[in-house]
Amino acid sequence: MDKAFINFKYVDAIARAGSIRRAAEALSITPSALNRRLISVEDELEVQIFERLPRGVRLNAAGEILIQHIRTQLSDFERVKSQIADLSGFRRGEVTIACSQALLPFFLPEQIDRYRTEHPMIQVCVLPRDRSAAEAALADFTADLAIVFEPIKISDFHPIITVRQEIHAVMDRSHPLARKTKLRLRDCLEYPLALPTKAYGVRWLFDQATEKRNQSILPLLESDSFEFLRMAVRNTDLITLQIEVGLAANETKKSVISRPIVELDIASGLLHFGHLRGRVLSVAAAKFATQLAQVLSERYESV
Amino acid sequence: MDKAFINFKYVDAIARAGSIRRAAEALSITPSALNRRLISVEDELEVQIFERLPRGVRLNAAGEILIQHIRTQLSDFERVKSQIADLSGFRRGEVTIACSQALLPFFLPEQIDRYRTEHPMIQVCVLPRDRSAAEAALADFTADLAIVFEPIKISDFHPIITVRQEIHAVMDRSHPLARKTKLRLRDCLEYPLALPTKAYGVRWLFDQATEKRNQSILPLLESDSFEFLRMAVRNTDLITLQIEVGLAANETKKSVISRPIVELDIASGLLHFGHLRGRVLSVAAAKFATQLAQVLSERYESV
DNA sequence: ATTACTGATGCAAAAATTGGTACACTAAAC
DNA sequence: GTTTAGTGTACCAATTTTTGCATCAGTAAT
Repeated sequence: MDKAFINFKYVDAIARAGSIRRAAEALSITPSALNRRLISVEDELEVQIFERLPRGVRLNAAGEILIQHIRTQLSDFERVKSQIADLSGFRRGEVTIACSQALLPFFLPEQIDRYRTEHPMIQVCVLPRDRSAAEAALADFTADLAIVFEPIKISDFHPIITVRQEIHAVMDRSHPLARKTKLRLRDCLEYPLALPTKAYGVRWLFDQATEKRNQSILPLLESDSFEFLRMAVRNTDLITLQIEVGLAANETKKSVISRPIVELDIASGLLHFGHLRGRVLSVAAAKFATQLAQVLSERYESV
Repeated sequence: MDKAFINFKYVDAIARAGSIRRAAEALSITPSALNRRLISVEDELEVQIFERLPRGVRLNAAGEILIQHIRTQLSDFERVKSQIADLSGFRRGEVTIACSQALLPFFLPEQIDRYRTEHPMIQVCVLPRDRSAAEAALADFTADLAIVFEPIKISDFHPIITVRQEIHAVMDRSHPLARKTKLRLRDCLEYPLALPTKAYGVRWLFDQATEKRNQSILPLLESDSFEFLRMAVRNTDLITLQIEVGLAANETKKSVISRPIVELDIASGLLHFGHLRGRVLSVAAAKFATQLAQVLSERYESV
């Protein structure tokens, strides 16, 4: 185990756990030891970092400043290690990316596989996060990069590239609508719908489109899991929606297919790829970012 | 003693000393202990930081990257401590300033005194440095701020303010030239001169002025110490040169007085005040910088 | 050849850290 | 009210880590 910054890592763990005892468990040490580490840090700074509550601890103002520094710091050190490993010849490091569910089945596995063939020593970590959680992961340095669809607030988010995403209807290959190459929204509304919950961007665009027509459509099936929705439409007349990046590249042999919906009926959304503003990426993360940005710009219309 | 970053501080000390034994002495520990600390750091990074030479150690490529990070790091931590102390009510911290000798007798003592009445807890450190050494002190984070007269290379130097400095002749109050209020260069050349060595900006401007007239003037007395030169002219007909900022504000009761030389005869020089480019100053240093910049802009013509 | 300096290593003593336990305290559950 | 479950913290012995000392091996200048 890494001994550098051990105290800072402990403080970070306490801040994340919200309790010394829980943090101690996560770190596999006794609460008393961790407590003394914290007190020794506070003594050195001559300032309290956490306020002690009956149910745990919480960062105070000084702690907020410190934790921000600690996380910047730890991330910077990763970058330095990455740089050093880089000039030692063999590339090492790790990249963590927070992204919408839509990227999980096809896009990211393909890209990571391609990336790993060039940089086999690099460890890639994928965190599925909804729109707000992805930004939170960037903010607390849990993730280096994020790909989010239709984010709510985009403060502190530095976009590398933003691409437009058409909405597609996803259905069984034997579905009546499968014969058409392009669908109208009204075609879809004649069939039962299986949609993501309102937390997701696709659903939000769908609700906007139906509101505009003064139709309030309730889906027959709702789920947080895109994978479940994709599986649910098999062998039924259900229809679900998905953005381009979440579709398989080659559908000829799949049991589930997709058809684009004309843009007049339902607006296309924006997929944002970027990192925390002001953050300096490690060599590993920067290379991965470059690859993703290139692929996205090749495949989709960038704005 | 501060235990955080202890290993990084040790590495920094070794880098500065160029030898483990000498660094160990400076740190008041045994060379063996320090050596093992270094080895443990290198083991964690899985990279050598120093190349071992028969006469000591020297940073290798990886070490250069690391030492830069370490120094940024230590300086950042100072800034954070300063911020934390700031919101705790009582201000604490330290400011280190590298400056030309001319600032030592009057300007800096006055400014520091004023600064300390407002911020009594802040420790101020003054390092007299010639033009190149001042920039080196900024670069290796030894100093937060620098005031240099006519610097050679100004790369990585971020100027806060630059002011013009007239050259003055400094002499005993009974000197024949003391009757005049403004001097010509040829007046001065009729008397023996006591000048700084060629490393200093005033001397450089003087040499340029005399070269332009195809006169090569050799000073009777040369010294590295501005204070010595000022003392040397007392009760003699010697004349020395000094820039405005190095003169006493009120000369009426002094035994040594100064008279400006007309600008046509000897060009005025530039006094640069600034910090390392890209560096984020601590609260303490930033406040001091603001004060100095204000005073300089009030007293002298800024460019 | 000699001298003076360098970094590295083995070993015992010293110092720091840890785990276990008990205690005081508070919010929630009963 | 009382109980309960959870919290942070202090004390002490055991353990781990770090240190100082003496020594070795190597190199550059004398």
